[in-house]
Amino acid sequence: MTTIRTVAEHAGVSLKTVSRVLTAPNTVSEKTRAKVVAAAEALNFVPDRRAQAMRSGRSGVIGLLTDVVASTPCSMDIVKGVEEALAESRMSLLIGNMENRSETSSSILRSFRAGRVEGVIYVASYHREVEGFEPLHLPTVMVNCFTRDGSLPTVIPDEEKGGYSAGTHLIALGHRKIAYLTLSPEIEATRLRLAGLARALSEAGLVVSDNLAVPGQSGTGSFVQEEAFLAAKALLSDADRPTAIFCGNDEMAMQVYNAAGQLGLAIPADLSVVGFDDHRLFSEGLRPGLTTVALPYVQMGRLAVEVLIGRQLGSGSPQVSKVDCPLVLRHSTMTAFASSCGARSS
Amino acid sequence: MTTIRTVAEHAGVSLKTVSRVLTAPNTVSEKTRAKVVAAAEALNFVPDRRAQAMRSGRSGVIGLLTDVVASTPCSMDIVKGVEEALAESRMSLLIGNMENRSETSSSILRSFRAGRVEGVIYVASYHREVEGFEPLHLPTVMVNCFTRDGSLPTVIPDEEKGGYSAGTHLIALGHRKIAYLTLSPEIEATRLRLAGLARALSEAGLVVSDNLAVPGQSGTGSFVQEEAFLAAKALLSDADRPTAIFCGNDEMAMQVYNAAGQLGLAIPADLSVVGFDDHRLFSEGLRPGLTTVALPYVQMGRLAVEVLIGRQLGSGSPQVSKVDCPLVLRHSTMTAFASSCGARSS
DNA sequence: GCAAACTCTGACATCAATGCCACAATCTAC
DNA sequence: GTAGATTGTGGCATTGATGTCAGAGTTTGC
Repeated sequence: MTTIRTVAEHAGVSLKTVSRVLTAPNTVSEKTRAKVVAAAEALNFVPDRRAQAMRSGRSGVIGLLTDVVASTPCSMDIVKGVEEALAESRMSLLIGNMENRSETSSSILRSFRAGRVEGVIYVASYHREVEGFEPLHLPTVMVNCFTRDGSLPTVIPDEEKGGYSAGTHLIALGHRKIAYLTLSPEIEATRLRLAGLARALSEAGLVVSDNLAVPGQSGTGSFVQEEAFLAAKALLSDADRPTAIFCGNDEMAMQVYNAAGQLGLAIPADLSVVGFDDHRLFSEGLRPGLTTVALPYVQMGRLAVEVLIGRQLGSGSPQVSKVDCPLVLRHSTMTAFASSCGARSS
Repeated sequence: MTTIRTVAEHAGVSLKTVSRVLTAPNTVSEKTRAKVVAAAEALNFVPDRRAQAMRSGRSGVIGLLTDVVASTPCSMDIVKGVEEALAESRMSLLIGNMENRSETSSSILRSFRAGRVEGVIYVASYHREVEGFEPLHLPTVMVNCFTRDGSLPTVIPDEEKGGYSAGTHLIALGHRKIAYLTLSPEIEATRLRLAGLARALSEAGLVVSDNLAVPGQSGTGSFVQEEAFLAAKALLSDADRPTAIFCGNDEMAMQVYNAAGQLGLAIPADLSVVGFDDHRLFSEGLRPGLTTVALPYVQMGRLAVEVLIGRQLGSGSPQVSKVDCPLVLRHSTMTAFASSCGARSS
């Protein structure tokens, strides 16, 4: 591999001059610079980042602590956003994959320290509280998760507003019997979206029923399709069935489609469905296309990098950044007139 | 950050001795080693990988050239496999995301060179030939893709055998009117799977019809759900419709489900469906569960690392590693008796 | 024409680690 | 008891780049 030394010999100048051309070109005379640049090009020279990093004390590496590789591929988009933003800043990523809990603290952190990472981005596969996270002695940003004490900068989706958007949309369509088929009741997203939905109902002067939320997932573990399907089927088999279902995620919406299909209910004529995530494979793949609340994962990843890198600048910036979750309209919702009146209309 | 020097002072030994404890512990006396280890622990010392890399001439970094981040999230599993295997070898990954073509050669390769990567793994989002890939002056392994001249070690799925497995399965169930709803006819996977399917038919003494393959995707661009749906619907609307459909991927299988549902055809009673990929979100999410040919992406990623790292050892190893694609049985296929005879049976 | 100011370039030390060589201390052998 | 082997430790140079400081070369001012 060619080094600065080879380039210097080739150009007939000293090491230092080549170094100057790389770091402060305007302090070198035009003639000398041209010689050096020509030599560098001829030798296909690229400076060694490790050496630069070592000397300058800045590694240009950010550690990404995550469990997303294992779980919903959708949230990989956060990593994508992080990677893109870092590449633009000419920095790179060291991935710490903590699929097996035991490794987390010791092995990965050791690897981060060995790489002299300048900061850490913690990415969770679903919006949740991270417990027992001992703060690293490094700038850290939490993405899609948060610590109890709220001491770290955090980037999360605005779930409450997402639930509110879904709610107002359905209410505007005339739906009064709305059910919220939830992910695990224990997770943050479920709580917040319910709050948003309830706010939409309240503002519309509607009663917030106790059985508004119906669990479609029991444990906090991985999502079980079968369980969601059965919950959806039970919900729709009721004589007093809802005319609209708001789902914890798009996979769940798919199970609602499955259940509706089995019960002979047409979507959206007999049943309106709203998903969450805007996981394209589902939202665009299902028929009719799924109206859903988007989780802007790529954007969140990019924002995390901005927060991490630009932290010293906008110290007055809010500690918690809530990213908007826009409602994406497709074809799974329609006016409740048909189903609520027992008669069909176009 | 603590360095080897601090540890040396703390332990009352020389720099070199600390270095020895790190790299060749058995050349240091038990007593001295204990002192050094104690000091290192007390100071929470982790050696700087950059410095180690620079001195030893080995960076311990592999470059991953890929377009998968952009496309089907399923193939992210290849990256996962690579990451896992590298972590086990205490190496790390430098991701080169080439979503926009223009960047590929210049910016990413420059970044790889700057990082002094020891090898490159090229990961494609779908099995295809890579054109105009100028060989890097580095050990390179192609995953899920290949070059025309076949000069590089390659890890690909055994598509032909996958098609064959799907074929023999359907034939064994008595199906004679089988259709292959393909991805773009231009891509490698389509050709090879068709060949496997045709081989299964031939071996069973059946005619390989000209209209066995039905395109469900026209261009080579991204998969369009709508297009696949319409193709499936057209195929199933025919009076002489097939009793079994083998699909280019699981998303396509979902569109077959959609089309079948709309036409009042029950799966698997009226129509057997086999997918490809074993993309869990679909294969487990669809009802009934989808019988599909698995693409062992994680395994392929791991294998790529083995091939790259262990290349000098097994120089006699095959240049092209074909990884088996096992058929995963679920509930979307059954005996053709019912549909082929026009009557239903259990 | 000479001093002062300025521009440009180079030698050397440095970042954090390791490889090579030397040397001191201990051990074995006769 | 001394030679020779063995073991353990330290000094110095080196990896590829950059910062500091000094000095060479050029220009400007009076």
